[in-house]
Amino acid sequence: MNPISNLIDKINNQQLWDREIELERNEYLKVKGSIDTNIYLVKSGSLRIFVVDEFEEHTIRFGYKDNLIASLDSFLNEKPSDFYIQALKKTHVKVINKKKYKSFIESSSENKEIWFSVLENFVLQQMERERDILTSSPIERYKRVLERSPQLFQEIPNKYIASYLRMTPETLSRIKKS
Amino acid sequence: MNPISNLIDKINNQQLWDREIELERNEYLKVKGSIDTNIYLVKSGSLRIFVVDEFEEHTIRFGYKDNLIASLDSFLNEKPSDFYIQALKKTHVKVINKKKYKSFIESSSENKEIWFSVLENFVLQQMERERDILTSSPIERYKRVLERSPQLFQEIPNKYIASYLRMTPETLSRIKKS
DNA sequence: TTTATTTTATTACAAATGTCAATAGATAAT
DNA sequence: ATTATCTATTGACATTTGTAATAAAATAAA
Repeated sequence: MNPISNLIDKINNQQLWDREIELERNEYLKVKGSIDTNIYLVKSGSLRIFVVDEFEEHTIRFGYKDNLIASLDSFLNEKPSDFYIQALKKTHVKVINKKKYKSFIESSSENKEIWFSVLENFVLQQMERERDILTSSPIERYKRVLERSPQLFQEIPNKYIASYLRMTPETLSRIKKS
Repeated sequence: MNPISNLIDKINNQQLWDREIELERNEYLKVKGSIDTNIYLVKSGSLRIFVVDEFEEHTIRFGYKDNLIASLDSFLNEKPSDFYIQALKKTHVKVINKKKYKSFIESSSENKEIWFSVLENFVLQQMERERDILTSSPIERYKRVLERSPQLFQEIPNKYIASYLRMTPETLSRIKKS
């Protein structure tokens, strides 16, 4: 069993979620400049995390059913971050705040270990992501991500996938045709 | 004091480094397909970590004096990884293997905390790195990295910096002129 | 120090992706 | 169900970055 599902199960069992938030399509859960030290569990719908550089958006990550998402930099260092988190359709998330989360983590060495595994997992994911983005050819970038995350192409509109893949929607459209 | 220097100091004080390795210019410390669960401390010289995609190299990270470097994916999951680590000039590194490192980490909760901070630190660095690479304009990519790591441009030949910045040496050359 | 070799910088050219605009299609709202 | 809005596709064109060849510079060797 992977550490993330494990973590979610334990938080569920101990009923540690604070509350549920309902987001309308396009609504923001977090915007640039804010501090957000919550962790969210997506119950339904989908979200994306993105940053803006000089009027251009770069999608960093998506979240859908049963995924944990957070503004991880803000969560870790408790400072404002540049990330936006936006719902792509009507979305429900559950919330746990950092204080509660930390006390959960510190309540047992097993929990500590789980959180450690989750972080390690994230590091490995980020290393893969780095390679995805570095790949020069748009076709190869597409193939890499399609192979690892095929479900993504069913859940998420192409324009956001294009942004995630570091290309324009036009280029993605042309790749899919060929 | 940052967690990485802290970690290095403690390993120094406890004299846990196994041995020193001397590398000639262009020599490899690790190649694709190998398992390497060591952590290295650079004593002198410089190295780069890179991957190869279809005959193209992508530089992921540099190491120079007093930096820790590792094939982190291989270190974490103890599997072979695609990374190469190569000396860019005559280089000396000290080595600690994972087993010894783990027992060091587990010998006190303070050490555990330090390692945790180092990992968190790495996550934050990787998130910055992701933004660096995503930035569309080569000029902006250059500026971002120049601002955060000016010393890099003194230590490392341009062709590797170009690779790190996801552009050709020609493009980097054009940017520096303007 | 001089020569040879390797590395880096520059230039002209080609190729690829982005931009813009128009159309078709899909999804959401009324 | 109908309308309105948002998304995907396609084509023409411009821009930018990469490629390849050459020149210059730096480094290593003699």
